[in-house]
Amino acid sequence: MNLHETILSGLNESQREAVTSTEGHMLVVAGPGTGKTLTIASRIAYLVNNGVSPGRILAVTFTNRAAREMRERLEILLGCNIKGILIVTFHVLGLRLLMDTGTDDFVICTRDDQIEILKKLVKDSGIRPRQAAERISRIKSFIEEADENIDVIFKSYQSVLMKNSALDFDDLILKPVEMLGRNDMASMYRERFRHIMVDEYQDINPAQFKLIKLIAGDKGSICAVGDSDQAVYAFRGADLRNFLNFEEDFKDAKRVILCENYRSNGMIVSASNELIKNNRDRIAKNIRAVRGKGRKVTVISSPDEKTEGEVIVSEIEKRIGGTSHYQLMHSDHAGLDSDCAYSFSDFAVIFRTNAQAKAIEEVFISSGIPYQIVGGKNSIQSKEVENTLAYLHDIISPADIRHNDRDASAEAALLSPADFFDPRAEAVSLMTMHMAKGLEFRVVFIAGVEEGLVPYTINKDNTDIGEERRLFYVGMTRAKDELFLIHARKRFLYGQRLVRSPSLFLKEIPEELIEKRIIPDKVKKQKKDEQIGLF
DNA sequence: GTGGAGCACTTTTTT
DNA sequence: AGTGCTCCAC
Repeated sequence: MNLHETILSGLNESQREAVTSTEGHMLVVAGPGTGKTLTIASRIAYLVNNGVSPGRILAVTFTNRAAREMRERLEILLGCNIKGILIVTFHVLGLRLLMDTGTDDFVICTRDDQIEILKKLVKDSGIRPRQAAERISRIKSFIEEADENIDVIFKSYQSVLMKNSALDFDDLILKPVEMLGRNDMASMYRERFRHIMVDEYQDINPAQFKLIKLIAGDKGSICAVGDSDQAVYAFRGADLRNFLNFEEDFKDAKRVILCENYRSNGMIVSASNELIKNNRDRIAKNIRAVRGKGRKVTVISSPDEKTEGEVIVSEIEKRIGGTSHYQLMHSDHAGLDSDCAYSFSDFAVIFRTNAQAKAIEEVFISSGIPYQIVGGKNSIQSKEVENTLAYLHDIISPADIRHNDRDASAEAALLSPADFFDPRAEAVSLMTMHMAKGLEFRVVFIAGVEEGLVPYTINKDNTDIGEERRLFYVGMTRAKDELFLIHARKRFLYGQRLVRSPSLFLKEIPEELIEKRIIPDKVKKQKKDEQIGLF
């Protein structure tokens, strides 16, 4: 089998079409679990195999993790022969563009640095540093224009950056856009990249859209890959319309829809399909499960958030063959997938807000089950990650870094807590729905599937229900074998004990795909004794 | 510069 | 509830 055949042999028909249509623009609509990374990697390998110079290929992702995964996949296909192909995040791309053109005398201002600067500048404006940072980010990403309130802060913020020759994250996109807007510069890059692949295209903001357009010029062909049903970053300026309007923005674009889901069992695929059907603003597609039907989705009604955690722990212990006291209470092992032994890394607990992690974390600690929290600010573990990040970020700032090290060190500033997540670590993963995007687990528990949390409406005047539904959809579609949707009837949140009703999203999942389980309220100690006394 | 009272806030956050 | 801020007294 030659390389050409090797590249195409493992692909289904639509994946193959996405890989081999290399002329002109293309929109690849890739549903969850449909082999998106494999398809992009294969497309790059196919291009190289057909004589395209590696230096003419650019693949842009949002996370370092996605870029790394793509590089790993490509290495499998092309061997170590992938040098010269640029597979980077948007921000690293911006950084490289700036350095390539001689702008290399700057430091990167991280989110924390930004807040520190702004703390001093917002003093009597009534705007909080975080809000100011957000607004400045929106202005730099062309999402909104500065009004009088923010303009003063914006200007002084810019002069602080200037004084320190610092660029913030948004500048890494904005500066290249400005630079490429100047004709002399643009032509060089329009000539350079002829094949541009953009991952998670539904999540790009207006500035990133402009950057891509400028780099492509009129000679480069763009392959946009993404899923309108997984757009969950509107609050950060991501504009789903870029995805929906792709074929208008880039004329004669081809469209390929990947809808064969290799990840999840049939029940999970059907349940998530039925949920997301209720959204408008999407490219409708019929995701089909390649795998068998599997078990129904389990919906559990739990008395409170503590029991919610205990249910999760006991389900994990059933599958792991645990040794704690929970084991004694549950003798029901029937119907579990015993063919293949589970490890802790097969499980994930997903929730809407970081505030929910605490209750679950406490149950995990007392049960002794190893866990890792991905992202989040307040856990013990993420403190360590933060320290490591701070350390990495710190090495960048002494000015005596040798020139060759500069690239690598400036890129270290672009690492995020999510890049430290190790999916193979022997631990159950706890994270928000946002952090779960792009990951998969054999068994997924979604905690707090309640009105108020899913969709999130607490302390918020206008909720984008469509976006919240997509977020829940992202959560559901992380599951390969089993999915548990858990809601608590009472929950302690923000210092209040609240009565909660199940999420309305649960009603959008047909009954026949669901197995319901209700855990009754705990019987009061005294009452229990009375009952025992009867025998 | 620090410690405590008082107050406001509490969604998500790829870089 | 818990954090993180400001402000003021020392």
